[in-house]
This record gives sequence, structure tokens and C-alpha cells, in this order.
Amino acid sequence: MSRKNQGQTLKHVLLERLMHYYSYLGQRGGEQGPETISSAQIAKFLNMDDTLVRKDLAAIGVRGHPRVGFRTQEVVAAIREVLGFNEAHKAIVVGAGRLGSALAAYSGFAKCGLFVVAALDNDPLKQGTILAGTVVQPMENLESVIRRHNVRLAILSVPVEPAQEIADRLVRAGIRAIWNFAPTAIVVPEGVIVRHEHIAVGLAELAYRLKHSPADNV
Amino acid sequence: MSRKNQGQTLKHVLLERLMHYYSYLGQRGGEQGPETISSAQIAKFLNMDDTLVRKDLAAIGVRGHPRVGFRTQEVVAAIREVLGFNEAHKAIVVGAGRLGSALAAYSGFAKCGLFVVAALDNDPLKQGTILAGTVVQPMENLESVIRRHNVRLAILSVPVEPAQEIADRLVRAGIRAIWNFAPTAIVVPEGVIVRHEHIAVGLAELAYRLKHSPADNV
DNA sequence: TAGATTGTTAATCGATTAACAATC
DNA sequence: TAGATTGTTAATCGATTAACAATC
Repeated sequence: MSRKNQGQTLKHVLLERLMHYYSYLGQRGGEQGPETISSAQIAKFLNMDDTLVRKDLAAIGVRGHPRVGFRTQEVVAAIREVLGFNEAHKAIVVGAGRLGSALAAYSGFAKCGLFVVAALDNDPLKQGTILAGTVVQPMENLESVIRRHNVRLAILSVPVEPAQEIADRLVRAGIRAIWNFAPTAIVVPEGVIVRHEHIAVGLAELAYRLKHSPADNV
Repeated sequence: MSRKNQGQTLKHVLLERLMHYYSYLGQRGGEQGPETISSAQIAKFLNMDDTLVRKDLAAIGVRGHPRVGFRTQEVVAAIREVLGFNEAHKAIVVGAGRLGSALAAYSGFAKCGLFVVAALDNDPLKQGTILAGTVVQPMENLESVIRRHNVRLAILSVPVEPAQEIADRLVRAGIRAIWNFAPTAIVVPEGVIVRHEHIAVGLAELAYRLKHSPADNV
């Protein structure tokens, strides 16, 4: 029952901004916070233009109120609806190394409707340990876990070498989307969603700014 | 000794694309890989327009060769130079939880000139353990470690609650840039660089696409 | 040479911002 | 009411793409 955003596909950058609004509003108090917020307040916090905030919110069907601003709850609800946070997504974490276990245990995902139902690892030492409320399972169980929990999303946090092979296995097992934290590109058939999370990308900006910052004249 | 990019500040999106070129070329073989590459090859892999690749490379002063393409080594060298990967950056990891230790141990940073020289945590159980080749230190040592190693960059991976306070301490101790993995905004004085790495942002795109993917008609 | 590929100008496209009327 | 804030059109700006001449 989407509001008014049928048809057009929302742009990547818009989705990101919506997520920033969402997390700002959450941080600001959510249910208990102020009941309304103006586009200017949001814009100021996120260092952007208030017109753009209004445009974005209009794009997902939220209407503001002159002199009052936007009702926080309406904004939050609309973003959740548009981003699909209302249908609880079950996910498995494949590869329970340091990063994988950090992701499995990350509590912020629940606010976005993401629930890690299982973690798997091929290291016998990790198997059987408790992570995110469940027991770490051997890789052999991959297919059965996916089937049993009807999982559509996999968080891939294995080393580079086995990444592609495991991705293939995930796809064969019916996984519909892969959130890839392995620092390598993986190839999947058309129709399967992949998002490559490239942590070092952030370093490009940091290193560049560090190099060019005024106080840098050694 | 930058090539020809004096004056203008490179845009965020350009920096990101440079990083993507860099990691593609690295993945493709670096030193041992093919000696040249065409803008069309890069563009195809990254799903973009080849003109944009040429524009980007021209912007950082790399010249291609008609009929031949770009010399891989020249491109790599120019990106390293522009992004500041040639001056080795020392970093500390503050908060050696799962995410922090994953970051401290991540081997991909070295290719970008980033070296983690120490990790700190206030958990006595973690103190003294080995991480990234060094001993995890108590938080009391923060200032002395920064001074001793002349560290300018801090990777912040502590819980939300103490994040701001620790950030303040980092700034007072002379840290010039903070790479913030705590899921909360932190405030720093002008002149200090902060990059907030917001992992859940990626989820916005994934959840949205999962919701709107064609095969989703349950 | 012919042809592949670059480099660059001009055209297009889309996103952001400015301006301001509408609203409560 | 007066004034704060939205909603929306028009203007601007910048980024991407198309076209094509230059080059080896």
C-alpha cells in the first residue's frame, strides 16, 4: 500500500538521503521526541538545503503543515514504508569472522526491519558458539538454513578467495539479495541484487582531505 | 608535487570513483597485470560511461595514448598521489570490539597507505591481547600513544554512548581526522575532519530493491 | 594506411537552489 | 492578524553523455 510513489524508481541518492533523515529522526527521539520538525531543522543538521528536504518528503508522499513543519511520526512511517522496513527481512550472515560477527550482532539493523536469523562459518572453532542469539552453524547447513527460515538476504563476510563460490551457492539456494562485505566484486545472475560495501572507499575522502587540509603544512 | 590539480578541490563523487578505479586496477593485477587499459574497459566493469572515465583521469593529470589506452601504472600512481596514499598514514583504532578489531586487522588498508599502529579498549579482558600486530592498550594510554606515534587519524569504533566524549579526547590529543564507525553523529571543532561511516545506509538501497524487485510478487 | 582510442567541445540531462505564492 | 513554514514553479548549476576531430 505505497503512498503515491508508484511507477517511478527512486534514485539511489534519494534513498540514501531518506536513510539519513530516518536515522536523524531516530536519534532525535523517535516516539518520545518532539512531535514535529521543520525541513530547515533537518537540513541544518545534515548540512543541506531545506528545499531539497521538502522535495524529498513530497516525493514519498509526506505532506507538511505550514507554520508547523512535518509530523515526525508521519515522516518516519513514510520512510519505513518506502524503504521496505516494514516487511521484516530475515538475513543470514555467511562468514562469522570479526566483521561478520560484528554485523550479526549489530543492533541497529532491527530498526530497519532486518533480523539476522543465523550465522555460518566453516571454522569448527566458531561453530557452536553463540552469536546474535543463535548458534553459529557449519557451512554445510547453508541450503537447509535458507530453506527453513525462508531467507532472501545474505550478508557475505568471507575472505576474498571463496567469495564468488559461496555467492554462487547462495544464489542456487534461492537467495535474492547479497550484501557483499568481501573486498572483491562478485558476479551474480540477472535478477539477483548485489550491493558491494566497499569500506576503503571512505578512506579516499579522508586521506585526500587530510592531505589537503590547511594545517597540513608540515 | 601534485600533477596538475592545484587549486580546485576535488569533488566527493570524483574521489569515490577514483577509489573504484584504483581497486579495480589492483584487483586486475597491479604490477603483474596488463600494462595498459582502455577507458572503455574500466567503464564496462564499473558500469559507467567511458567518457567519464577519461574526464576523471584527465582531471588528475593522467594522459592516455590513442590506440593504446592508459598505462596501468601511471593511472595507479596518479590516483595514489592525488588521494594521498603515498604519505603513510598512521592510525589508531579506538574501541577493539568486533568491528574495531575487524578494522584493525583489515589488510586492505595498507594498499591505501593506512597503517594501524595501535588499538585501545577499556575492557581489561581485551587489553594485552594481540591485534594487528600490536598489543591492545587501555584507554588511559590514548594521549601518550597518539603523541608517541604522531598519529593524525583515529578510527572510532566504540559504542554510541561514549563516542562524543572520546571524540573530544581525541581532538584534544591532537587527532586531525576521525573515521567514525559509531552509529551516531559526533561534533568536532572546525578544522578537524570527520567522516561518519553509516553502515545501515546500504540497507536502504537493498531493502528498497528487494521490495520492488519483479520476482517479489508473493 | 586504416582503425582504435583518446581528448575535448557542445548538447543534454538531471539535480539543486532561488523565489515566492499559498497556507494555517 | 502577522508571520512562519510549506509547496511548487522557474532559474541555475553541474554532471553526464554525445559527437567528433586529433592522434599514433
